[in-house]
Amino acid sequence: MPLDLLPVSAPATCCTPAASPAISEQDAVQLARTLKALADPARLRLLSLIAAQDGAEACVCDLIEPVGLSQPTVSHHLKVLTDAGLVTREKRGVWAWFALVPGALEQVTSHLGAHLTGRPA
Amino acid sequence: MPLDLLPVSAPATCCTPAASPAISEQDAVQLARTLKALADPARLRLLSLIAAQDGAEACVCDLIEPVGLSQPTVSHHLKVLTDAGLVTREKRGVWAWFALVPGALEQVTSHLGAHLTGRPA
DNA sequence: TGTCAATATCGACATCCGTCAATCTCCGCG
DNA sequence: CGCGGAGATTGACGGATGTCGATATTGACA
Repeated sequence: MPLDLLPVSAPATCCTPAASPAISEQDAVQLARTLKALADPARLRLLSLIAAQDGAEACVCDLIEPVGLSQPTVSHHLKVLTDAGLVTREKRGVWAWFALVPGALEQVTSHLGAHLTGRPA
Repeated sequence: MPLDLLPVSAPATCCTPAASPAISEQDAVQLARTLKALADPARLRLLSLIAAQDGAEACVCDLIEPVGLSQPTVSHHLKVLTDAGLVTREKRGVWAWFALVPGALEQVTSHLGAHLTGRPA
């Protein structure tokens, strides 16, 4: 049945111009790059394992067994996280220690909130 | 005979047990699934465009031109976002309106912070 | 009813991604 | 010096992903 008691409201309501500026193409690419580094179960667990260690740092030998992946795979994931600026790598003698970058995660979430939050008011 | 019993293991500070429990495998998979939906420039822009509209909702015709992708591709990305629970889809006449799911993004960031923050103290 | 416009779905394709085995590099130690 | 171990790099492979053109579907309207 012809509903919409509203006169002609429907046709005009589509394609309204944006009320506020959206995220830029560049910012979207950069933010997506960081999110891609986070968007993997193995890497989330690695970050969580590092965060769970005392001082928020851990050596690779602490991580291989808990995640249940081969050593090269763990090394690969840690490289991805390092390149994304989420962790730092420091060689101490024979061992490589990885530590969370303070504030890195907060920066991601703040960018997300800044661009993707529905109108707060 | 093997000899791990040697007390010399002390100087080797490597391989200390975790100080607190890490994220579970299941939670990691679920969180990664949502992050994967976010980890794409086109989808970030779509979310941002929707958020920028009045009422945090927009119809597809508002989104195709700004993102500069084909209509099927935009439709595909919107489906990914919908399946991830980040936006909702509502058909109004000929048009499909997509709206941000309130609190969905906050839930993601809160889970991130809960598991991946270095010891706050 | 038939046509048109807005979206969704399908099929195909190129690329990217996660994973492992094998190998290489580097460092400490005898 | 040479050995052994920690970890990074390489090569390969199967599966997932982003993109588009073509097509199907659905509602509005004459």
